[in-house]
Amino acid sequence: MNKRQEQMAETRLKLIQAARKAFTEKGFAKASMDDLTSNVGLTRGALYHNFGNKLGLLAAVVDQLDSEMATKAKAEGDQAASEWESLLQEGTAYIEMALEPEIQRIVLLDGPAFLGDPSQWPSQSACLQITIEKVKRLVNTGVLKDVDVEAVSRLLNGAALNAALWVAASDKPEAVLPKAIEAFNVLCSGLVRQS
Amino acid sequence: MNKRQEQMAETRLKLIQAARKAFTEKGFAKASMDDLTSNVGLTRGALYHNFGNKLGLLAAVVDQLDSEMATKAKAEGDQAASEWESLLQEGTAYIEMALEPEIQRIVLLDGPAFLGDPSQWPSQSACLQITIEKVKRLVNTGVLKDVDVEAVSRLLNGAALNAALWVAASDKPEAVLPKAIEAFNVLCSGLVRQS
DNA sequence: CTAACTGACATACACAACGTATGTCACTTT
DNA sequence: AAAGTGACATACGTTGTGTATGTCAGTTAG
Repeated sequence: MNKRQEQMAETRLKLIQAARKAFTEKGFAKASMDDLTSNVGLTRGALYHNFGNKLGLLAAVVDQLDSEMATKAKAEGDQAASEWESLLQEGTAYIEMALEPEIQRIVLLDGPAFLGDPSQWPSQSACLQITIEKVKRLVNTGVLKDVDVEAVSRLLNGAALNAALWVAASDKPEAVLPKAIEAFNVLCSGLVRQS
Repeated sequence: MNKRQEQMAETRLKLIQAARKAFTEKGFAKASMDDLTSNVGLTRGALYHNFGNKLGLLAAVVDQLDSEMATKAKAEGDQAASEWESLLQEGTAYIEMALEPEIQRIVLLDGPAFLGDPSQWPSQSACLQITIEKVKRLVNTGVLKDVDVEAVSRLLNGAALNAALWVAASDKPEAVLPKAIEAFNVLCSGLVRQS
């Protein structure tokens, strides 16, 4: 690794960190690139050189957050006793993660609005991929009905997302969260074969 | 009705119409107020006088679209044979409506991003209210399990929304749409009592 | 080892868009 | 009919993005 290359890698990290903070606090639209960059001792020159434009920076941030979510969801799911409970566990993890302001503001609200459908993102929405894999295995092993894998996965992800938005906006999130998780589990029960 | 009042009502309608078009085509962030207003022979003066600011106009547009959606969903639901089928029908209608670029861009993407959680909107998200009423009745009559009404309603709406985003972004929407609807129905089946 | 070069980033500038302060004229009110 | 109100236009200041140009550290060639 060159001296210049590692310098650049550090610059990218600093910018992404600053962007996560700024986008979370002000939202993508109102976050100023001048402020954001000067907070880490840089200027917009560095930003445009590394990410092309403001949207490029958002894409990089979303990519990082998305992969963080995917690994965490997978980790939580792997702790479950059965494959079926693993699916429920992943959904629960997704709902809980979506409570974090960073995830909610950047990945769930600004991401789709400014970058378009998540499945078109460069990261391909790692979260969705995880769910798809899980559902596919459950269908193949006969646990779930013979439904369209991608369709079901997307609906589940969408349901979890909306649940999280609800919980986060509510007066007392800790009281509402269990209701959301239970409702999610009930919906999932519709998927099991010969229920 | 005064001459001035009806003139103003017409102005508001013209601006909302122009905004629906501009927001759909360019997205809220990139839509120019100057262009938008001059397209209907006005200036930003009229806009700021009637709606306060750019977000105010978005709120008015969202409100209009949301109530249009709610009445349509209700109408479709009322044609179903049973209350249970009515719920499925409403969900289907919601998915299908969300395929329209206007709904998708303004209500589903830009709305939440710039105005926040839909349940906090002045319109209170009429669509969600419709679903809540329907679910409540089904729970009371014992058709559905004894789940939290609001939680389930929100998850269903969220699932339908995500389904629509998927269908709209796909290569051949007409092939994907039935899959989405079927998956939605399967999920709903998890709600019925003693399934 | 040094001179030329590349590229990461800063600086300076052009342009677009929002919001506000002020102006104007039709319409209402008394 | 004169005074007043308010719907909308016009003009201006500010902010923010994107781009073109500049600069210097670090790499590479002779």
